[in-house]
Amino acid sequence: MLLATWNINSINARLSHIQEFLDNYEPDILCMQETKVVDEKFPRDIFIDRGYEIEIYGEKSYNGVAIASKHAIADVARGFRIEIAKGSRRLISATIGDVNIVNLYIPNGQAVGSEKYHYKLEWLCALKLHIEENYKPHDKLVICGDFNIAPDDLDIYKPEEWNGSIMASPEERDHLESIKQWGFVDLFRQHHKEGGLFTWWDYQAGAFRRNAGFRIDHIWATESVAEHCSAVMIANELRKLDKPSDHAPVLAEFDL
DNA sequence: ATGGTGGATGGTCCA
Repeated sequence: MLLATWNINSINARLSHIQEFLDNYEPDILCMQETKVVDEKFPRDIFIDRGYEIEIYGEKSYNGVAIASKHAIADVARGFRIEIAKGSRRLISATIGDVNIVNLYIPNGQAVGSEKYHYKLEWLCALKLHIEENYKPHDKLVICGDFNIAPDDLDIYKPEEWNGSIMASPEERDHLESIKQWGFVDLFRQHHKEGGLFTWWDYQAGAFRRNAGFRIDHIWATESVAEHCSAVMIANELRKLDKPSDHAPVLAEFDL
């Protein structure tokens, strides 16, 4: 089973890239973030035409998440069970086969100390509660998406410059680590020990060309799923296309 | 160098 996560930065701006990705990789499951469209206007056809089911949770202009799957999607839930303030559409969960999937778009947080940063920390607390209340560490569970956090200095370009700034600040890293401690394995890190491997590069200042990136898109799994993960990769070539998303897809292969 | 890029939008906001 091949699972992918990709912040596409607007589904309508990325239709051709998504089709190219689906045709080249044929993932069983694709979790998308930043779809940026209301559900009634979501372009379902590119998925339906390729044999995917598609479940969506979107809003106008901002945020929005979706799960496409070649296998039946069950138990779809949108948002937190108890929605926190300013309930933007950043979480959709479902069961596919016997695996629970949670697709996340964690808030960016703008700058350390800002109002949006505090919202990011609140959101991470709500996410931890949501996981504790709905799952057990021995469940087959995958959480994936744009976490907007680089867990370690290995995950950022020029750590001496970026350590402590947004996406790499101690407080948000601690919040994410406490979620990991509940019972997750970072599947990419399980298979790749080296730094300099990123999933997001700023559009500005030739960041991709200089590999000035962050590893902020993740696929985490509980042990019972992680032990079946045989490979994880970042599909960098999608970032090289004309008018790309600023994120590259991350893929995990499972012998499930 | 106080910018630079990109998406949605139709003013700015967000990343």
